[in-house]
Amino acid sequence: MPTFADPAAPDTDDAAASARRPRARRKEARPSELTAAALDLFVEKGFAATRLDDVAARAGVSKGTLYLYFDSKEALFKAVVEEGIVPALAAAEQRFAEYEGSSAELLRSLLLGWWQQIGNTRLGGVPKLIISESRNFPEIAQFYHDRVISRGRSLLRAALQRGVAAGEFRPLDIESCIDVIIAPLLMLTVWRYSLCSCGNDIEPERFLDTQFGILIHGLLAAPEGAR
Amino acid sequence: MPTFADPAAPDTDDAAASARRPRARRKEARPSELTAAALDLFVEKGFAATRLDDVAARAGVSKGTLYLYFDSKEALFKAVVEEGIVPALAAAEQRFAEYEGSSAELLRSLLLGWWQQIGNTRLGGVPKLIISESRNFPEIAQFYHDRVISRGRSLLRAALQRGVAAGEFRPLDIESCIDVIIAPLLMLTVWRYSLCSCGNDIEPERFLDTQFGILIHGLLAAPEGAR
Amino acid sequence: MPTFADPAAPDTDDAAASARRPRARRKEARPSELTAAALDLFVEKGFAATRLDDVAARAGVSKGTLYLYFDSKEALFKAVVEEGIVPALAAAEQRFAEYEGSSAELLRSLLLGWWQQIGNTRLGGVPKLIISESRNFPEIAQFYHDRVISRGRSLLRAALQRGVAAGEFRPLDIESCIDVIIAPLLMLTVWRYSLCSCGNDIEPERFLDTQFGILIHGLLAAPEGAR
Amino acid sequence: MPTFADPAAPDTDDAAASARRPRARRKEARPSELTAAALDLFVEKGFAATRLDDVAARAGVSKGTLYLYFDSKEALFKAVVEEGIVPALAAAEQRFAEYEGSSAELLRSLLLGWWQQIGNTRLGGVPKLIISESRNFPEIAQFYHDRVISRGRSLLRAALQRGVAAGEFRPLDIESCIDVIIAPLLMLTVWRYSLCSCGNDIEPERFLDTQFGILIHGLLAAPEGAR
DNA sequence: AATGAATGAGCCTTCATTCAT
DNA sequence: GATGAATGAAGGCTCATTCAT
Repeated sequence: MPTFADPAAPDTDDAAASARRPRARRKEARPSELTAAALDLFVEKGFAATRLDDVAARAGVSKGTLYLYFDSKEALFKAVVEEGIVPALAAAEQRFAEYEGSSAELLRSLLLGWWQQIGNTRLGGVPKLIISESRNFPEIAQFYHDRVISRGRSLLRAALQRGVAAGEFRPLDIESCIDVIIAPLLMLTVWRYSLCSCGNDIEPERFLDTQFGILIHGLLAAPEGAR
Repeated sequence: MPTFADPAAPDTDDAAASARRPRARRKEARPSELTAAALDLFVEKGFAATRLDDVAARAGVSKGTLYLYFDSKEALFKAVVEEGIVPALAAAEQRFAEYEGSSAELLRSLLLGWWQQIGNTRLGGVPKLIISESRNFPEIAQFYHDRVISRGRSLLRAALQRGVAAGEFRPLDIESCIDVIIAPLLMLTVWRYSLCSCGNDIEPERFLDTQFGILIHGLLAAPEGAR
Repeated sequence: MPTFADPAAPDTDDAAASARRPRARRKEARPSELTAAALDLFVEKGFAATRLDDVAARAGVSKGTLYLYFDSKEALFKAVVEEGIVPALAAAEQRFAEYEGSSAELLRSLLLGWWQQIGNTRLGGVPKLIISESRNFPEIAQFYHDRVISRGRSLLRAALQRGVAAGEFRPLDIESCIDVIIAPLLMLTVWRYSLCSCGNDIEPERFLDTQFGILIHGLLAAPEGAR
Repeated sequence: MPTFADPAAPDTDDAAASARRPRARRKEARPSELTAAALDLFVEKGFAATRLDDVAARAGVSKGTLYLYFDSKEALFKAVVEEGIVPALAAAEQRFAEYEGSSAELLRSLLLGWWQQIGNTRLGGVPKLIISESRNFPEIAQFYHDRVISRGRSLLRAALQRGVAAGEFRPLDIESCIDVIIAPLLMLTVWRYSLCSCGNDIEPERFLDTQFGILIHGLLAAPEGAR
């Protein structure tokens, strides 16, 4: 629950603790201060164009300090991904487990929830980052695939199967449906972190609504089924 | 048909000519030889991680030769985008103008055509490239937006309006629909050029079929309209 | 007297300090070690033909270290000029302010002093350097003009006005006189740092003596005043 | 007589000839067209900063053509010096040989003549060029010393000896006097081709007049003759 | 633990020089 | 003779990484 909330929010409790024991707190908080700074810069500039000097400067430490916590730039990258995404995904899984209601509403909830909890957050830049850099860092790509994508797909798979089993959705090629559902979310983040500045801004909520409308129209076990 | 064909096809006629006048032919063919080599490497490694030595080596020339044709690495990048994508898009526009048939079929044709002519080609890496690098090259992002994205969206807009006007599609929020249609295509290329190697390969044709099925289900002017 | 002394003299105190805290001392001494090395090489080879590798090697550091202290080769060049010449000029101004005696002796003192304190030092190469490179570095030329030439001319102007006011010198076109006085000094350095190796060595002291004699008395065979 | 005149003047006769036999004339004129272009650029930008592409372009030929006439950039530099200066000096010697009148007037004539025939011409940039580059091209410096400087000094030596022998000048350290006379001329060209653009423009004629006045009369307030 | 000066490999870019046409 | 495409060595500059303090 706690870590999943808005990742951009200041760590209020720790901050209070640090006022009392500034040194001690620092020690523990350092790694995540560093990955937070690195996340911002990686997302903003990409991996290659991000200088460790800048990461250190943003975190308020010296460049050498980075190497006390991370063996290399790549290790820092990996930590950014690991720390940023996994907790958020875990929280999403929990929300799913507790959900009760129609599968259509479940899907909508998952989509909008993802947008509010991840996509519309600093973390939203991570998928774009992974996409951009996966070729050069296969290990990280593999990690992301295993730990994030697979679990995310499982979530959607379960939701779709739930709907089909209940007769709410028509029989579906579930794996492909997953792709179709993921695609717009992916597009939203990609858009946000690459081309959105060239005019033609997307309105995320409206986009997701339309997407959901079309999706449900297509998934539902319609009385007659066209075509 | 001619200019649109597979960009990867060897330049057969010129090759014959070059046997006779190697130096002269080179002169004309060089730029596209260089952009072809650059496309491969940019797509494979990203802009920053691509060394001009490697581009030159792949094109079979020395590094200095690159600078006879392109002022800088960035200029080369821009040329890759311009040369690779714009002609393909123009050809797609022509195909649309000549199309006769149902709007549903038109949409399917455009989607599959895009996959066969661009997405499933070496050019498929370009969108991913743009996405990855647009932050660092706003000028190129702008260029791509103006020359490719805007025109591509216009194409889809026309197709959707055609369907709505004919009563074939239900009334739609057309702009959002465009996004929804583009998203899976984008996802396909992004997937292909980033994470596909981590297992969980996508089968493009099957994916597009499902996508189209859901899409049409959702777009059609259903006799009663569910939900 | 102190700051003005021979710029080539080793930094004796700091050297002792460095034995104790080698790293710490370096930090402060580096910039002038680097400009000293750069001065030698710029004077010897000219700006363009001087490689930063060589500057670094002569200063006993790596090439990258140069960039910790100077943003570019040009910035290094500018620092060489600023650090080398300006302090020497300031000291000369002080000497003038404290001078008492005939204006003829004042002039001789300024001329010989310049030779001993600048011209006959490693700094003597700087004017030649400026001359050689001013076309390609207008900014540096401007800087040198404002900070060195203008102030030097003011010094001479004051000395000449002093002599004319006292009736010691005849009425003069003072600005042109300044040029005439400066010219031989300029020539000495230019000669020293360009053609002197081709035989026909100049003997600076003798040259300056003759120069001064002619300056004060003219060439003519005397009392009656020709023309 | 002809070659000595204004070197900047168009070669009128040859131009006429070339109208008739363009090809034949070209062949002979090429080398000097190339050195003329090179002179301009060397003087303007210095040796290192002058690109052979630009020299070729200014001469209206291709870069490869340069190598038909000159073995290397340095050879071109040498040819520029050789062709530009030697004829001008020879002409000056002739003027001296024919001179009749007072030695003071002779000196004035030589000084002003030099200014009008060389200093104030495109050739005026050559001394500055030699000064700037002599360190890197000792061979050229030697050449210039032997062919230009030595002969120029001989000219002045003869003029001064003439004046002393006639009792017109007081007994002089003639070699140093030569330096003193040359210095302002050198300064004029150096000034023109380096720092003049920073304000503080020199007026050459006025400068030379003052220089000559001081040279002949000295600075002192006259009749009684100090020292 | 933290610092930041120092390193050096690596890359983009330039340009004198060559050579097939 | 003339061309200009091609070359490749060289240099300025960057930045991840190290290590003495």
